[in-house]
Amino acid sequence: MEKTGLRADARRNRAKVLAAAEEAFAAEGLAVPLDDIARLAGVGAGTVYRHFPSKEALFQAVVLERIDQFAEEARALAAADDPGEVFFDYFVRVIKQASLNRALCDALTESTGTGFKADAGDEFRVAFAVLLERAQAAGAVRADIDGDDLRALIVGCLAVERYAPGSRHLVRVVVDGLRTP
Amino acid sequence: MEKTGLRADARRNRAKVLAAAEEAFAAEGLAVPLDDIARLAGVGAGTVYRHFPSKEALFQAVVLERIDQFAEEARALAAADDPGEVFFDYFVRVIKQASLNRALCDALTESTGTGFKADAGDEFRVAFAVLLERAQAAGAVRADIDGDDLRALIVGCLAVERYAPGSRHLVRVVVDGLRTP
DNA sequence: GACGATACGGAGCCATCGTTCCGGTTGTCA
DNA sequence: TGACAACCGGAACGATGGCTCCGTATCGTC
Repeated sequence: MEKTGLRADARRNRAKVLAAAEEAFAAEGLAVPLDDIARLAGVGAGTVYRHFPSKEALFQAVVLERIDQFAEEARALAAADDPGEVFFDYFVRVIKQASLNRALCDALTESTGTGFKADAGDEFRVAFAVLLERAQAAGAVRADIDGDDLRALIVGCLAVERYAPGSRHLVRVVVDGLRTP
Repeated sequence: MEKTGLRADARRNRAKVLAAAEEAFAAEGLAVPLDDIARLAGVGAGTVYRHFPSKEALFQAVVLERIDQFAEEARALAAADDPGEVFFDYFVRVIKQASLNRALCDALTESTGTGFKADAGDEFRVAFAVLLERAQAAGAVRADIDGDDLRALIVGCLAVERYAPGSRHLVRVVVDGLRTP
């Protein structure tokens, strides 16, 4: 995370860029102009490019960490009691968090692999799949669903949330649909 | 639809533009460059703008007709037997059709009103709401859902379909979630 | 045919945005 | 403190795409 071997001002600027990018991407998603991020960070566009080869790379730097947090959380729950409840709680929490953060939203939605699938996003998928399988084994979740399906359903829920913000009961429709019939 | 009082060549070009726009929007959605539509129609960009004040207006001209068809279909089913089955069949059909047509997809998804909400899109929403209410009255669909919720769920299903094309059983998750618990 | 109105095409304008370049500045180390 | 390398800001470039403008072509009518 903290790049060493940089000059002091460079290290400071890098941190400012990351903070600004986190805020701007969270608010407006990948669509935010890079110049806005630079202005928010109080640096020039050139400085951003000195630290990150492209806007996409900056985006990933900001977002991968967050997605890894999700994966970590999922791993921590992998041995918990009541796999059904754990699974649904986690599912709802991920959607809630992501719907508050356009960056996460865009990262999860982006299908045409920017590398999330092969990269750390993979850890998330695997960890989530474990929760799913445990919930299925416990008979709480229907069996005709796999990890990829789950990801697609998350994307769908995010679209719902974006279209009709704050309608909590719509996610419940999906959750109920996931229960064993 | 057919503008009268136009010169013969103008009428012909207008039709060519509409046909090209229908094809291009269906394939690539609102994102297709207007120049592509003009080229596909075999006319210049200026000609497109002589007939439609903006790209957005052309898009609506293409799409509203299609959405009206949906509304018409819904009205025709409003008195059918077995409201539950009718409702779910219709729901699935709309999603299937729209997922094959990026123009419909974008039109339904677009929340920041381009006028669809107030315009003919309203007829669709009303007609669909009638089917929903009948299905609810028959006890086939959960009661804590209204027409707007339904629209949001359609948007969600379209996102799922876009992310994981062809996974029919995911729509079934939503359908099952809509059934009376 | 000839002539005026109508319509056409596509070059060009303007705005946006990712990215690069370079003259000037600043940190670091002797 | 001096000097060099590292770094900075922001102007400029190139690509994209919506939209306009105007010289030219075509249509409809007499």
